[in-house]
Amino acid sequence: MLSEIYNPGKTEKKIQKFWEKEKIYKFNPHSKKPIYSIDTPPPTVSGRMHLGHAFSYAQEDFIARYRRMKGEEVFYPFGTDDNGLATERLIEKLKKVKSQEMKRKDFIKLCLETLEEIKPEFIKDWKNLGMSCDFSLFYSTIDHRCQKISQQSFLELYKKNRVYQKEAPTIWCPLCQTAIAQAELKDKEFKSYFSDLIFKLDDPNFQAKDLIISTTRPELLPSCVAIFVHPRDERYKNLIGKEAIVPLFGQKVIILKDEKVETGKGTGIVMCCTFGDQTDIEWYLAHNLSLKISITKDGRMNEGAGKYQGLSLEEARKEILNDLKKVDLLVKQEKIKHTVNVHERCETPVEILNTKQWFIRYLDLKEEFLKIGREINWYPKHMKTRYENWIKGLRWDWCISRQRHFGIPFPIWYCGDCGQVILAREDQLPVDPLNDKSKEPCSFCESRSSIPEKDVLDTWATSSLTPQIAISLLPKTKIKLPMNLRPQAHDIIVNWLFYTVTRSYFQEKIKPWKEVMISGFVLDPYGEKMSKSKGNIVAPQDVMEKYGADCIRYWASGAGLGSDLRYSEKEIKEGKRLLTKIWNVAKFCLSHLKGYTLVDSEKIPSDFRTIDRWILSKLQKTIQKTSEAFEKYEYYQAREFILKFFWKDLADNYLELVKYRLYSDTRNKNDFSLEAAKFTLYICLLNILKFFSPILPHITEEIYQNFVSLFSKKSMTEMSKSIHLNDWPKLDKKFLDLEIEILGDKFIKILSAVRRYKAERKYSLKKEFSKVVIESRIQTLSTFFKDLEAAMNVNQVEFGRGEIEIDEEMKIRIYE
RNA sequence: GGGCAGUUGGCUCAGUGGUAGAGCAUCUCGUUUACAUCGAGGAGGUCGUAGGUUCAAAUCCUACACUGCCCACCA
Repeated sequence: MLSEIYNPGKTEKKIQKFWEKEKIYKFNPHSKKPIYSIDTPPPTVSGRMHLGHAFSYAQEDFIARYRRMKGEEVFYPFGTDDNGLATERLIEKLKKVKSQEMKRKDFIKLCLETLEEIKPEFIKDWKNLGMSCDFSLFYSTIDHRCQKISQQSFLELYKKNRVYQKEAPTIWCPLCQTAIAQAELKDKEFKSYFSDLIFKLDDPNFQAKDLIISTTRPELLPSCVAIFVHPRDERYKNLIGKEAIVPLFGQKVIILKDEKVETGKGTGIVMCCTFGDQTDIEWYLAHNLSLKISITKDGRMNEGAGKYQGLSLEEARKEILNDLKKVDLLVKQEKIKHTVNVHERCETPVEILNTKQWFIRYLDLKEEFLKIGREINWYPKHMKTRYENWIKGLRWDWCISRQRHFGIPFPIWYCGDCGQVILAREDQLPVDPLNDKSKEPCSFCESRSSIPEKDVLDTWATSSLTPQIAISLLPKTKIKLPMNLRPQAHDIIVNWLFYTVTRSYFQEKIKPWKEVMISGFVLDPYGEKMSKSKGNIVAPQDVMEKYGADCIRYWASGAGLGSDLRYSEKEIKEGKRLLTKIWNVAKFCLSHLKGYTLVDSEKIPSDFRTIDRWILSKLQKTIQKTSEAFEKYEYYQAREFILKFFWKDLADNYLELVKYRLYSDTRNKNDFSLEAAKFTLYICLLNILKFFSPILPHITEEIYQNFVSLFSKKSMTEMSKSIHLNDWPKLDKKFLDLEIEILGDKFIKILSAVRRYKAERKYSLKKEFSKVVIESRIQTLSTFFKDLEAAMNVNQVEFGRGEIEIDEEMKIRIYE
């Protein structure tokens, strides 16, 4: 029997143990059921699960659980992302080491060992949340399997001529000292000065006229290689082709015309430096300008900057402005705020440097990627637009080399004699060229001497292969691309989602998944982003400790698909209230179902009262609407339908109306249709448990186990050992009856009217009335008279003349 | 500057052509053998603004305003 009060803390742990022991969520590769495969996002192992995780993982779990009950074999592996800066820092902190001072191989080994230690604790949060993944299907993005798959894919792309190495302008983070990709950029606002500088013309005839150029980056003056004006700008037309002298540094630069110049910006004259921004690169390439780099890889001025060499960029900026002032070449300074591209991880403004990097060539495939985007079903639909906008705005090939120490190594060497690239052999993967020797001589000059590539792969180059990695977890490739579902949040559409599409395209020219489900973000109660600096972070562990996982899941089900959700303890408490309600309803039902002999599911009691048929029809409607909502990933809608049925129709109305029958003396059970009442209760409770089970997996399991134990094994053929292995409620047309439903709703109106009458007069609901008269042409309402008498303590209900209007066709009159 | 989303009762949000909804908060009443972690009932909105389409608009169209997000610009 169920305890008096539900205790989530104790029960949830017990239930989770039960699931684990019974392997409820184990994927069965031999199943005959259709497979539903999920490309689960691997969380980064950098700390613990945060609220945003709890939010979006709960949402994908609703779907996984619904699909499982719908009769699909759910392939739902779990991985962790431990390849990258976040993990590197974590391990350094935990083990008090410096990765740079270690051999890469040893550091990776230390990572793998440390991760082995801390992983169970990390994953526990996901288990505590009630995730129904098959945790035995597990990967880590730095493990041998992933290294091998990642390197294999690189070799494949190399052979397909899709990767290339090139010395080119690259986005560079001077703090992390590595190249990064366009997708790793972020905006940040800085205070700065917009300074007007004087460039003298190198022409005796124009001696008097100075050029005034506005810039925010005077420290790039040594890199200035040209000056641009708009071809139709009348003010400067005569300057085109002349040369100007860069202040302080003295180099002569030519004045050119280009359509990209905005005449209204600054003075309409712009200097081109290698490189300040994207436009500089374009001009550099289009006008075949020379290259003058004056910045080092660690963000200082180099020898090209003359006396400023060694200064940081900021120091140099200050110094140069000072010196310009001294020689009267600084005309004006305006304080401004402007946004600058920074590295998303460290928020350092990025620079553009000419470096040698590996790229995946894909700018020529924009159309193909857009096409794949159109082949995928997006939930919600408008998220596709973000994907498309990103692709349309892409300007760089994917730079996949990182000058970092920790990561998956490139599986290549360079020939010591001729410099030719030597590829690793498939059978030696995963390989670390820093430790392993090439098994092949140089294919060009047959030299045996080789120099290892030191760079590592961008972490996205591995995590973009999660579908392939997930599939590889099964011994035989039973699952093929496209997988069914990629669930993820909208912030990583431009990297994780997009990159995964590109890899799947390169490999098989198909979409990686049939559908994607995009979740929103978690905000604090005031709609602000949660962040450590604001101190408004809520730890899901604390919430689970206090209220239980079902409550946090309830909260997570409260956001429409794709929309952000504010955290609010009120909603968590609402979840707690729901749990209590479910518990009490179950207690009530079970106490009356004790000793009930389950009839053959085909044999229905013959003594139904109209109210039974009414609630059973409502149930069918709810099955229909709820299933439709879940099919569209609209778990929030589904929850609303379930709540309405459970709380309003069932608990508030039906249970109140059926009580008198259940409590009746068994001697007159024929009068009270006891069989039908119990049958209805049985059906409703079982379906309520099924309805709530995707969202509230723990409490529904606990009640289900008690429910099942009421019945003898023999009558239980249709029931599984867990609520989560049950079939999702199926529409039973024989219980669907629109007329009965309308009739029942009419009756509920009468019931409410009697309740209102009592409330208005401040009577107790129990107060006895001698008679209620109903004026209506609907004769069949009489089938509810007995229910109304019992529920409202009325001695007699009959048809007659009414006085209180209920609707166009009904009036009632009450005799106290 | 471009794109996307949103603007509905005090608060948080459902509702995509047919008489405005829920939860919370508020007010009144009520311990009835599932539940006071409750139940019953009430009050509260001209659905951002302005036009238009329609017999009918919160819902469709156009423009605008405001908020949020993404992207671009960042000389």
